[in-house]
Amino acid sequence: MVDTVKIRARVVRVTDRYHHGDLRRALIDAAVAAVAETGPSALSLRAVAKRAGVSHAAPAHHFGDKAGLLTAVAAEGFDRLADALERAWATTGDFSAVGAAYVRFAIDHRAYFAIMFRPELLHVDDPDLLRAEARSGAALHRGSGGADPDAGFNARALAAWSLAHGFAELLIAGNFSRAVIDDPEAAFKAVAAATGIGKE
Amino acid sequence: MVDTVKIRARVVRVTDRYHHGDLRRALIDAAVAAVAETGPSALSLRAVAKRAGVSHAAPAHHFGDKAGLLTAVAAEGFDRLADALERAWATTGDFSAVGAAYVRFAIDHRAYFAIMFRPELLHVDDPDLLRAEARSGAALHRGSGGADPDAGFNARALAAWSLAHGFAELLIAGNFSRAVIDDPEAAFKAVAAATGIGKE
DNA sequence: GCAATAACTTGACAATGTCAAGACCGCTGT
DNA sequence: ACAGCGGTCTTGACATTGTCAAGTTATTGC
Repeated sequence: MVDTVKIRARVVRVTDRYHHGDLRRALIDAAVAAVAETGPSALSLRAVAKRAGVSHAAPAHHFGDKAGLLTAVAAEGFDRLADALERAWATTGDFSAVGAAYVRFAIDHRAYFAIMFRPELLHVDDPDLLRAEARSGAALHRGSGGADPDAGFNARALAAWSLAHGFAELLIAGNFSRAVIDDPEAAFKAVAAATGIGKE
Repeated sequence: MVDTVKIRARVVRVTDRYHHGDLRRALIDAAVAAVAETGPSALSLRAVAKRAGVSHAAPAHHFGDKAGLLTAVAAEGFDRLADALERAWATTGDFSAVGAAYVRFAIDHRAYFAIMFRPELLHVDDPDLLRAEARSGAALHRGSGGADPDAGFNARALAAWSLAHGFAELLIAGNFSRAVIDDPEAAFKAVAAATGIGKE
């Protein structure tokens, strides 16, 4: 795991094409594409391998096991989510926009989102995953207008996160009506407005 | 093993029903127990069958396929959730109590909750599932203090549902701190209070 | 009582995750 | 220049899984 990263660094530095080139990258992309098409539960390492044009055991070699591959996907997802949230906060300074960005991320990156909050599929103590999770959490917390995160817990930040996350999950799971599906960001802003979050 | 089955069958003949008695019930219970122990993704029909003391193909015979069994579990889960929400609303008339009941359900019935909102594992058009979902939705909506559910969408009801669901999901997925885990219902009520939901 | 039928079992098959052993390839030291 | 080394990937195998077709057994309707 740790040495994989090292190796990758060396390979990329020296040449752009080793045996495959950057198989790690290709496998992650293939996994994301496969999850997007068939859902996370139907994901097969062998299908991922075929998609990337390598042998059936190549993914396990790179990532240890299936959970290892999914962990890499989830970590990348949290990094992308953190990017999106930071961007939303920087440009608007408004919580409902940050929450809407959260919802948009879930829609635009369904495959990542379908993996990220499923601990039974992941190696939850993976350092890279933890780092990326922390980035996301910090970005969201910043956008929620809450303070003192360590004093037990911060009700406002938790409310913001719960609201955005619940909305996104329910939307993705197909529990919302047509009107919401057609313009999810507007719907979320209306929902956020129905609460006092981010107002004062 | 064969003897066990035979004995079981004979016992059941004495009591009430057919070969096994109520194998459907036993299989659902076995599935719930297995999911509670190993998570939904590691669930195996054969393990469920072994747990219930029947042959490996019995579950598929009863439920069609794996998704059929999980659909039955999910439907039962939605019915239980509806019961809990109705009870909370009847006794308190307060949204935050209904939301807290939602959260408590997720904790006390992890296995059900882990299945219920995962459409890729279910037969989403199953009539019994749809009926039970509708019951839950109605109960929650009633407890959210919202009105006219069909006028596009109801922001307040969506906010209530999103908040409770997001809180529950994040809690189960292990994203919350010690303080929240130790008293989830109190934490949720604090979170609900941080929003204006259910207030006026 | 006796077929008919529903409830299960048995046996098989393809697909899957994982592991051990090997083949391939570029790099390093001499 | 080149032999060996180490990392990348392949091959082959195995146990486990979901599902299906065919068989077996018990109950019910008549």
